[in-house]
Amino acid sequence: MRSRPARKPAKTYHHGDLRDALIEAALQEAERGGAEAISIKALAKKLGVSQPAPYRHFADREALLAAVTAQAFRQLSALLRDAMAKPSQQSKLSRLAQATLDFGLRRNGIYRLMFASRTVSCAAKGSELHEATRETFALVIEALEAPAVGYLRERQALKIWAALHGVVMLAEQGLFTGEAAHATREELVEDFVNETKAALAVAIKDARRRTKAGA
Amino acid sequence: MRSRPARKPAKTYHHGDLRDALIEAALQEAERGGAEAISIKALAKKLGVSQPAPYRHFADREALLAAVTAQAFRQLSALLRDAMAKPSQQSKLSRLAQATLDFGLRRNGIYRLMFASRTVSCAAKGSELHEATRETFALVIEALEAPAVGYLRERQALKIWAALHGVVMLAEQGLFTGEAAHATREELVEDFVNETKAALAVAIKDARRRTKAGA
DNA sequence: CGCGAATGTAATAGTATATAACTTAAATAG
DNA sequence: CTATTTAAGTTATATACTATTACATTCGCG
Repeated sequence: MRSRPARKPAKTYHHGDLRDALIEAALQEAERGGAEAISIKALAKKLGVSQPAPYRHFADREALLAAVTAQAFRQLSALLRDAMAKPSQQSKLSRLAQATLDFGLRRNGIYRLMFASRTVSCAAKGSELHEATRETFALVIEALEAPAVGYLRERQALKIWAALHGVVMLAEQGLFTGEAAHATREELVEDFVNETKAALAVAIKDARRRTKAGA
Repeated sequence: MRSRPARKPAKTYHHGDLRDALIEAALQEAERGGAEAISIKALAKKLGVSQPAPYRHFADREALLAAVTAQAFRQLSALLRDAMAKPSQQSKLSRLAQATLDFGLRRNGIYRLMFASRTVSCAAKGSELHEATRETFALVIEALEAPAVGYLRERQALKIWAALHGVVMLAEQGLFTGEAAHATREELVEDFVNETKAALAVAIKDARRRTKAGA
């Protein structure tokens, strides 16, 4: 994280913070148009540097996409943390779920960058991107507000996470406009939330009983 | 649908069936690499025609992608129909679900072409692609083996369809390798299938009761 | 101050989409 | 069965993007 002067100093040879500026600008482009809308050339022009300049900071387009995607995951994490933190009558899980849906629809270009490209699956294990995705998923687990009992909690987290993405995907495809329009996206998400809570309660009670019997 | 002679007639000026050949070849390319792997130029070369030749059949790349995606949906529909038709101890819904998962992972490039691009959401209402997607979704409804009661059936179809896509997406992202690996994708899908069946049974019974009470 | 590393530029090669103007072959009307 | 139209293909070309190479400038540190 280099620091860029708040006011651009007229015209310097060095940009000052090209790397971060590229990521930020790329996020803006991705907002509408997804990954395809990100063009190194266009970004360079927008930021007032020559076309090859970005290659000083990113080996190739893929590397830039990875950095942008990681940043997007951190933004989503921050959003979800906020949603979970704010006082509400809703459960944490419900707030996380609705916030995810909201993010997926409002910032769909970025959402697709995050979940619909192969960038994430290509991320190496210790990479910035990999860590960012793990952190987001950790928030899902946290939202369950359940104790760790074997892998039950992770399993339920996976299920609700999967379901959420499916809803966003289908909503974006326009499957909610037609004979299916009578179910709103928010309702469906709430259904999944409630099923998750129920399944979790049962599973944990069950596991506890088994533990006691074994002991 | 033009008919192409089974054996290519040596070397003709006209290809004979370039349109269909392009779609087929594009599907092969998409198999690994998704939509990005589809290059008009490369396809033309592969099929032995000049680069601009494809533009006689498709206005632009987007139009080709739409046609390819529609074809992919028809292939998926055929696959799901087969899965549902073959005798098995599993329920139709379970077979459809597992077949979808299998398709999504095995042919992930094509799957991403279908569900992770904006091609579908840009498809006009009466278009070939729009119809192809509707047909596939109709199979999901059929797999529920439930009577039409209001929009309950469509709602459950949406839910299981969304959940399935979520599982494919997360599996492809590598979220099943880690602390979450203890839940297999197939197990999760089966969970969703069972929840759908249960919810459907309850909802329909409930609706029937209400109808009787009202009559 | 001076020197090396970091960062930017100019020039250029390679590949992709797309269009325009022209050519060939097939279909159809007279 | 030719004449003309049209579908389908060609060459040439404009434009845009990725990426590399060789060179220029500035920053920071000893």
